[in-house]
This record gives sequence, C-alpha cells and structure tokens, in this order.
Amino acid sequence: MSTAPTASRPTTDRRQRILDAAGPVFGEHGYERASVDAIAKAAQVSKPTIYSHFGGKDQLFRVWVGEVARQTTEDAVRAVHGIEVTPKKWRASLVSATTDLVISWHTECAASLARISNAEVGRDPEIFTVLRESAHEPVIEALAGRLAMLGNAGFLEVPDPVLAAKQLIALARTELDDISEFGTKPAPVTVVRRVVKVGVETFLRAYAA
Amino acid sequence: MSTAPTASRPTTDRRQRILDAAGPVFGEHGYERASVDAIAKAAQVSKPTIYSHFGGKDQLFRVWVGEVARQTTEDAVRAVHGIEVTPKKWRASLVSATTDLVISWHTECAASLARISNAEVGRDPEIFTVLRESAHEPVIEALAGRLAMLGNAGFLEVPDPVLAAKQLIALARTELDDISEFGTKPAPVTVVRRVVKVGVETFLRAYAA
Amino acid sequence: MSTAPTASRPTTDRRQRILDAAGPVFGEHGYERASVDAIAKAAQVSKPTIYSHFGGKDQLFRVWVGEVARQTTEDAVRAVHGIEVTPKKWRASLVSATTDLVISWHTECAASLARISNAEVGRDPEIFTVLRESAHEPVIEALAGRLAMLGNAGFLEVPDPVLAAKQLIALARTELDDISEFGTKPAPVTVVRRVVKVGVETFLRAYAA
Amino acid sequence: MSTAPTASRPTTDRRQRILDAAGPVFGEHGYERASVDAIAKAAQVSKPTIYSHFGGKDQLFRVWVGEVARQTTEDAVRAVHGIEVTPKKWRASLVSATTDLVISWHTECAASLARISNAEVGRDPEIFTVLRESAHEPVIEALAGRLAMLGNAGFLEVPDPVLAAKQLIALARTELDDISEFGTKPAPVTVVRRVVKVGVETFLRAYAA
DNA sequence: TATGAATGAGAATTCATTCAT
DNA sequence: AATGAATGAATTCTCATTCAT
Repeated sequence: MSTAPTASRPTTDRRQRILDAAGPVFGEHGYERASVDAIAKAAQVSKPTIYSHFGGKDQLFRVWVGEVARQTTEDAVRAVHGIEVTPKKWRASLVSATTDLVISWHTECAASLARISNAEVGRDPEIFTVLRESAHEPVIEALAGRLAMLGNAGFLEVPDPVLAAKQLIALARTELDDISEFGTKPAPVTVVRRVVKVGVETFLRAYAA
Repeated sequence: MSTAPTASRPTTDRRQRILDAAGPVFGEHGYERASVDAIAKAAQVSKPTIYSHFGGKDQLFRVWVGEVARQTTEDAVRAVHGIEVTPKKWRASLVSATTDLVISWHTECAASLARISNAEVGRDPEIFTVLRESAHEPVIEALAGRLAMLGNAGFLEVPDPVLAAKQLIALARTELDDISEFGTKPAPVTVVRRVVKVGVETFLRAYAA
Repeated sequence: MSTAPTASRPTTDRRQRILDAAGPVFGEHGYERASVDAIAKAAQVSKPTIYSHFGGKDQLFRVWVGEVARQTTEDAVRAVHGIEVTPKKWRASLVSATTDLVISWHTECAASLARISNAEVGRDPEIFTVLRESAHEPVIEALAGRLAMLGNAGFLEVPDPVLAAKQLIALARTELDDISEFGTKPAPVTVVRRVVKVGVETFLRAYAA
Repeated sequence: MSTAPTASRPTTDRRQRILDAAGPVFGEHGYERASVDAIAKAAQVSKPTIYSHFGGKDQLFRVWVGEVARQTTEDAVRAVHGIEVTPKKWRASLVSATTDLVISWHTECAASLARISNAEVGRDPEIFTVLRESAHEPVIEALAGRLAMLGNAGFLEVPDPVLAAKQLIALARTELDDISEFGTKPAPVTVVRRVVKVGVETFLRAYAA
C-alpha cells in the first residue's frame, strides 16, 4: 500500500543504488579515472539523477568515503569490543580483537578506500575531516577505552590510552602494506593473523604492567 | 668559451629539467590531474620532447617516483647512519637519528610522493616494486643493521632486527599522518621531534635488554 | 506548430546532419585527412555528439560508405530496370540504361567513394563487405537478371548472366577512369555517352545471338 | 680508391635504401598513416636524410609511385611481348600473355600501389600523370601494337587497337578486384589463370575476324 | 523527478619538419 | 652529407556537466 505501483522505486532507493555502484568504480579506478558515466551505468540510473542527488562528482566521492568509512568503522568498533577485561581472557582477546580490527580494514572496499582517499586529500581537504571523524577517531576512542580498562585492571601500564591505541594499531599493521602491496593484493587471513600477533606482542612488551 | 651564448643549455640536461618540473606538478595535482602540457610548460620544453625522452606519461611518472625515492632514501639512510653504538650515545642518537629519518620523509617532495604513489599502484603495479626497491628496503636494511649492532652490544634485545626496524619506523610515524593531514600540511619540526621521541620511547620499552 | 521556433530541429535528425556533413569532408580529403573536427563543424554539431552517435571515426566512415553505397545503388538498379526486353527497344535501352548506370556512379559523391574506399579496405576489411553487399552485388544481380531475360528472349546468347553483367560493366567503364582522372575531374555527359556506347557495342559483338 | 673507406656507402645507395624501405610502409599503411619516422627506421637512415634526398613526404611518395610503376610496367610490357603473331600460337599466347600481364599487376607491391595511389590523386593530381605515363600508357601502347599485328595478320578484326587494348585489359581483370578484395588478399595463380582466360575468350568473340 | 541528448574544455599522443652539430 | 634532438600544430577521443522534455 505504501509503495506506488510505478516501475520506479522510492527515491531513497536510488540514492543507495548510486552509492553501491560508486564503490567498485571508485575502488577500482580511483577518483579521476572513475567516470560518472560508468557509475551511472552500473547504478542503472541516468547521469542527471546522480547530479540531482549528490551535486557533483566530488561530493559523491565525499559521501561515498563517509559511507564506507562508517560501515568499516562499525565493524572495527565491534571488533574492539571483543577485548575482554578479565584475568584469563584479556591477553588472547586483545590479540584476536586486534586481528579482527585489522581484517575489517582489509575488506576489498575498505582497502580501496584507504589507498585512494589520502591521495585525494590534496584536492579536497574536507576528505581528511570526513575520514578522521567517521573512521579513525571512533576506533581510536573505542580502543583507547578498552586499553584504559586494561590499565585500570592492572593488566597493563597505560598512562596515555589514546597514544597507546594509536601505537597498537601502528604495530599491528606494520607489515601489512608490504604484504598486500598497498591493499592491491589480498592478504591471506593466516598471514594477517600471524603478523598481527607479532605486533601485539611487541605492544605488550612495551606496555607490560 | 666554446659554446654559443644561447639561452638554452647543451640540450642534454633536458631530461633532468623535465624530471625537476614533473615533481611539483605530480606532487601538487596527483597523477591524473597532472597534465603533460603543464609539465612541458614548467620544464620549458615541448611536449614531444617529453615523449621522446620518457615514452609516455606513465613512464615519466614511474621514473619520477624512482628518482624521488632514491634521493629521499639517500637522506634517510644517512640519517640512520647517525645511530651510534656506544654506551653513552646510543640512546640519544637513536632518538635523533630516527627524528632525522622521519624528517627526511617529510620533505614536501617526499610527502607528496608517499601520498600519491600508493594510489597509483592499482594502475601500475610496477610502482610498488620501484618503491620497495628504491625506498623501503634500503632504509629498513640500514636500520635493521644498526639495531642488530645495538643488540650485539647488549643495549637492546633484538631477536629479529628487520621486524624491529619496521616497528621502530611504525612507532616513530604513529601520529604524523594525523598531524600533517596525510602530508598536506607541513608539520613543525618541534612537533615532529616530540612525537618521534614518544614513539622511540615506546620502542625502547618493548626492546629493552 | 507545436514545436518551438528554435533554430535547431527536434534533435533527432542530428544523425543525418552528421552523415550529410561527413560526405563532402571524407569525399574531398579522404579518410585520414578528414578530421572529426571538420565534420563536426560542417554538421554544426559538437564532436562528442558524433562520438555518441557513431562510436568513432572509423565507424562513422563505415556507416557513410554504406549510406552512399545504398543511395547510389538505388539509382543504379533503377537504371538497370530501364532495360526493356522487346524486339524494338532492347538494343537502344541497353545502351541508354548502361549509360544511366555509369552516370549514376559518376556523381561527385559516388566517385569520391569509389576513389577513397578501396584504399581503406587495408585498414578496415569490413568496408569491402559493406561495399560488396550494398553496392556491387545488387547491381550485378539486377543486371544479370535483365541479361538473362535478353538471353531467354533470344536476343543475346548469355550462358553465364552474372559473368556477362560484370563484363558489360567493365566494358562500359573502360575509358572512364582515364577520362575522369580517377573521378577527380567531372566527365562531360556527352563524353560518357559516347564512351559507354562503344563499350556496349563491343559487348554486343561478344554476346550476339 | 674512388670510394672512401668510411663505414657508410656511396650516397646513391642511400636514396635506393630509402625507396626500398618506403615501399612496404606506404604499401601497408597508405600515404597518411605511413610515418616518415617508420620509413627512416626501416631504411636505417635518419629523417633529415630523407628530407635532403626527396624534399618531403609527398615528393617521396611521388617518386615511389613512379619507381614501382616503372618496375611493374617493365614486367607488364615484357608479358605483352609474349604475344606471338603466328597462326598456330597467337590464340594460346594471347591468353598466356594476358595472364602474365595481369599477374605482373598482382605483385604485393603493385597491388598496394593500385589500391593506394588513386586515393591520393585528389591530394596530388601529379600522381595521376605519373601513373599514366609510367604505367598505363606504355602497357596500352605495347598491347595495342600486338593487337594491331593480330589484326593485320587477319586473325582478328581490330579497327581501333588502343580501344581494343583497353577493353582486353578490362575484360581480363573483370573479376579480380572481387576475388582479391581490392588487392588485400592474394589471389591464387590458378584462379587468376581461369578468370583471365574467360575474359580473353569474351574478347575474342567480340573481336573475331 | 528522471532522462536522452548535447556540449565546451581539455586530455594524451603523433607527425612532418627543422636546427645545431 | 648525415644526424640526434627538438618542436608547433593537429589528431582522436573522453569527461563532467547541463538543458529541454
């Protein structure tokens, strides 16, 4: 009853269809080489529709970056919440949660985003803000929170939880750009697992209580 | 005395002039938005000259990446060689050398390269190889060497020097992408110094003998 | 009356406008020297319009060849149909119809086509097919049909009508390339008439019943 | 003693080398798509050398056309001279000589020339003259001469030998453009032989004494 | 609201031609 | 006489964007 029996769906549908189509195109070709034409074709939508919904290619890109960042971040934060603050489990859960976190960033989509987006910060500084707010900060905050808990519980010595969170991430990712060739090659999960573990161990040595 | 007083030089340094001109153009606009026209104009050279010297925009880019990588790496390796393996100086020199290393990567030119190049790996995977061979590996090797010496001297416990080198770099750079907004804003040296120091300290806690 | 009095038409005959403009340009300069720019200007249309309608210069050329071939062939076949199979008229009508046929091939447009197209067969073999199907075959078939009728009626001895048709054409055109300098100079109709007549007479001697 | 012991050959050599190299390049790509660069490379000569020898691409083309025309014509005329004016042999020799004539025109080189040159007459009318004088006329003259002899000997009735020559050629070539797709596909000699024979037979019926 | 059709601007690349040596 | 190196001009083609409907 709520949907009209017309062939075309409610308009919000279209917006999402466009974003879904934009992902692979931006992801595969980068911002400049991705043509609005290609996105329109993939979304089965006409070009003017894209313009009326998003205003322009640059704004579509910004929205896409935000969208993917948010989605990725949800997973990432969920992963962080896997850290358990109990004597028996904190160690293992720190390793596995960090692994999950890193893996959530190695989705094809998220990897493309990471590879592409910072190249575009020069053109549109707004993108940096979008990324920080939708992606980095929430994860850092969540992770810092858990590390603080681990500190409070006496398992670790964490005077500056935010710094610790950033460092944990840096250590966990250390070898991944090399392995995945900047996200262009998929890294096997077993490899990721091993590499992250090594990073977390270094972190633990540095932050041992 | 023997050469005519024409404005243009012997003709042979044209290749270099082109590369010098390509730097800022690629650096500021990225690969796609950088037009061969603009590079030719900046180099005061005609477009066909660029094509006859480099064969095409993509190859020019590759050569430029290699060139900048090599130059940057020279500085970086020199910085690493500042690490002294003596009881009195090793600590301070590790901090200052790492700082120098990081700073050598924050040249306008090197920062642009870092921001742009990995976005182009998707288009031309060769670039990854160029970067690894001309930039990453030499520095890692050099740093791993020094860390191994520090290990041998008993100042640190370094079972896997290459890993340690990568981690030291990761820790030293931890906050810099945030601060410099992916290399688009210059980071004041004092800030860099402080941030690197914090990173190195974490490293030292993890690798203390 | 319902359409606004704008200068440009409904938009749909743009395709035809382009083809009409392409004729003289291709005809005068040949395929390579004809620039898409010039065609666009002559058609009062923008370049991308040409590309969206035809896909590329080569395809535009192919379509143009087909178009002209079809038009010319219509006239040519009509001319052939002027051959009458009656005791009194067959002789004269054969001469005059063949003349008409040859004249239909000496339109400025058709002459250009003939001169240019075969040079392009090396680049795009498809063109040969287009020409055979749209131009040569229909005329040969039509002419062979009439010659067969003349044979059946006992006016001529025509064991192989298709061969006869080809030979009649060959004889009728014998001196025309010389006279028109490969179609670059217009051949006066009186000259064409005389020359064709001579050719037909030779044909008649060979195929006399 | 007359030739210097330098590595480079006497200069006339170079002129020929250029012409030899130009053949395949013009032949395969046509006038416009043939680049002077490619010709220079194929001739192992520098571009300026071509310019100093021939003055420009157009003039080089003209000279090449003349050269190939002359060579082809030599063969063609030799073929025509194979016509014997004796009661026993004239018939067979007319067929075989005409076949040889046609075959001499189906060299890869000569076929390219024919396909390309007339397209270029529009650009450079001089080419028509070159072709007529170096290629068509000599052959027509030679053939007309022999046909006249056959007429004088009473084997044929040849009131206008030049016309007869042109018509014989036209008939002999009748199906060849179809078969060789304007000279782009090689026509097997057996096919040529059969087709020419048919044409000559028609000629004989028309010109029977 | 959604679109088919059109466009101005600008991209990479190639070519014939000419200097300076 | 021959050339390596350079260039101005022109080419095809693509793109983001906007009307008219």
